[in-house]
Amino acid sequence: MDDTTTEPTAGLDFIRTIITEDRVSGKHEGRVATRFPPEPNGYLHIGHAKSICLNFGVAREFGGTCNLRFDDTNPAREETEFVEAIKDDVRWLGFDWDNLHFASDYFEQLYAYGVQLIRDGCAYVDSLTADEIRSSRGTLTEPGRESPHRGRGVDENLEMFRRMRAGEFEDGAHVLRARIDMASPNINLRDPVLYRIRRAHHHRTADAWCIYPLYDFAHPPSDALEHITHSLCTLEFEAHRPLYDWLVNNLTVPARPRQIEFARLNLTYTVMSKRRLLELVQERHVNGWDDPRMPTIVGMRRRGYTPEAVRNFCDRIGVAKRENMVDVAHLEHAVREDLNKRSPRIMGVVDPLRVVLDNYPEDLTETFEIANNPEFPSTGTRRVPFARELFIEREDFMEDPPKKFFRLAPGREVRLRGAYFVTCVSVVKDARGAITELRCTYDPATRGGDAADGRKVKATLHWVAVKTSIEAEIRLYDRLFTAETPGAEHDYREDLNTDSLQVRMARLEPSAAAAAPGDRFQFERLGYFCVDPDSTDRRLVFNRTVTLKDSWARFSAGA
RNA sequence: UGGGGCGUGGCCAAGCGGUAAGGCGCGGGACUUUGGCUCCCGUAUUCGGAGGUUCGAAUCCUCCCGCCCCAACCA
Repeated sequence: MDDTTTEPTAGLDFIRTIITEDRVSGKHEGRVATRFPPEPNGYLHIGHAKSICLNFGVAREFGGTCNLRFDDTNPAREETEFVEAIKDDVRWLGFDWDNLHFASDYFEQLYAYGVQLIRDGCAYVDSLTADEIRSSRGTLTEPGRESPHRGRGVDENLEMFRRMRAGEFEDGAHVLRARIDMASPNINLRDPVLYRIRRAHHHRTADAWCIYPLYDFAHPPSDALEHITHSLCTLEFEAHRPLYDWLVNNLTVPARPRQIEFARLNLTYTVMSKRRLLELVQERHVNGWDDPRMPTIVGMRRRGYTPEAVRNFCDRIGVAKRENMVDVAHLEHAVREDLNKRSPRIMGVVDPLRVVLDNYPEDLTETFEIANNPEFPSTGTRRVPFARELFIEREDFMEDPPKKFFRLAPGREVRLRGAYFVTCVSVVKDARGAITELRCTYDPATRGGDAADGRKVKATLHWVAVKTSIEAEIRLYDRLFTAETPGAEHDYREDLNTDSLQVRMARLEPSAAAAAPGDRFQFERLGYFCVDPDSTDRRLVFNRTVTLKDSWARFSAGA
């Protein structure tokens, strides 16, 4: 509080620091306007979420605005399907744009800007082929060569550009180029191409145009037209900034936005490029863009992640300029933290092992009242039936347990959550020696789960009564890749986790029957699960969003 | 290689000349009808390296090293 007045930028990331300083100095009249500019050629992923949280977050924090602008300057790969999906994703994350724009809305204006550059001697129509342009661009160490058409007169350029638009030339026959400096050490300034002829159906302008501006040319004036103050983008555009500024300076634009670059998000065990995500979908390594294993917003949504968790994650990883590789554990932590607070608990057994209570009446069924969330009594209770035959988790029993195993074992007593203490008296096996059933006794004096004599027990197990349990399909997801950096040493496909999805038929307490797609639960001791839209009236399908932290699993795996 | 950027603990990340925040992870403990949650404690004598300036440097200067981006009519 006090320190924000004395040190207004303390603790802020470098972008918020710049914005704070700009407001203090009165730049842009103190306004803050950002934009999130996706290309509608794929689904948004967690990396985009970082950008969305930054752009919309900054606008929100500084009382500014944030537009959603589709960068649709390449009709060959952009589709309406993606624009709708992107809008959904932004809204799902909890943001709303002040204005919705498309770069294609500016095509007429951009064309006029092209004309202006020609008139000012700042651009020319080149008739070299793409290959010729490439080979004359020079290399990192050698300057480029000027095109023989670089000296075309203004009138001829104007006429050629008009005819390009009119469709009088073949695709690729000519391009509009900025006249900057073929010897610039910054390759992006060696007369970059501004417009190309490309007869392709555009998702919004249809066939109205056969010439399309390139990103480098379209973006700066688009920002300016929207009076964007801070144009935030990722590091790879850093070398383009001189071109950005050159255009803002040479065009008659209504504002002077500033481009600021930050480091994109990289996540361990995750692949983030659109190309790879597309391949995962097309090659059927996953079941679509919304496969819960995908780092896409739709995938995470289906997996059961909450927008709050994703936002908290983005806030916590921060924004800086250094390359980073964020541990997925950060994301999982954010998810658990949020889900722990909001998820009602239920019991479900994913790998059932039958338990028979020898001393429990054959046809008695009791009902226990169990808290939906012990940490929040206000969330109420539910009724869970209990009977002589139960299922417990197979891994909660060991015939010959190691020292640190606290769960059920021959002769050992444990608590069945909310019900009774039970003691294992014998193990039933089949002909091959596999355990098929446990015979136990229960202590009627521990009804509800507490022993009147103060006796303690080292473990509490989840359970389900055989006859009242319902069956459900459970999809257990693991990370999609086994390598921290997929593709670091060979094709990323070789790092695919062949066991990233396990489908199980589980037994759930009957209260789960009322669950509807999207509902989230904590299956006690197992993890957070949400109901998948694949669910039908006959069978519920649950996705495991994330496991609970499990120090026993960590210990036993390391032992 | 020319240009542009970046190097603070295992992973993020503050720090902006006054003697290394915080989070994640990890280790230990308390509590516990989830081996969950929560709560404590611990986890960089040191900031890519070497010099220099200074009473004092992660912060300033010099040189060196490493990593990333740019040679699409992609964004």
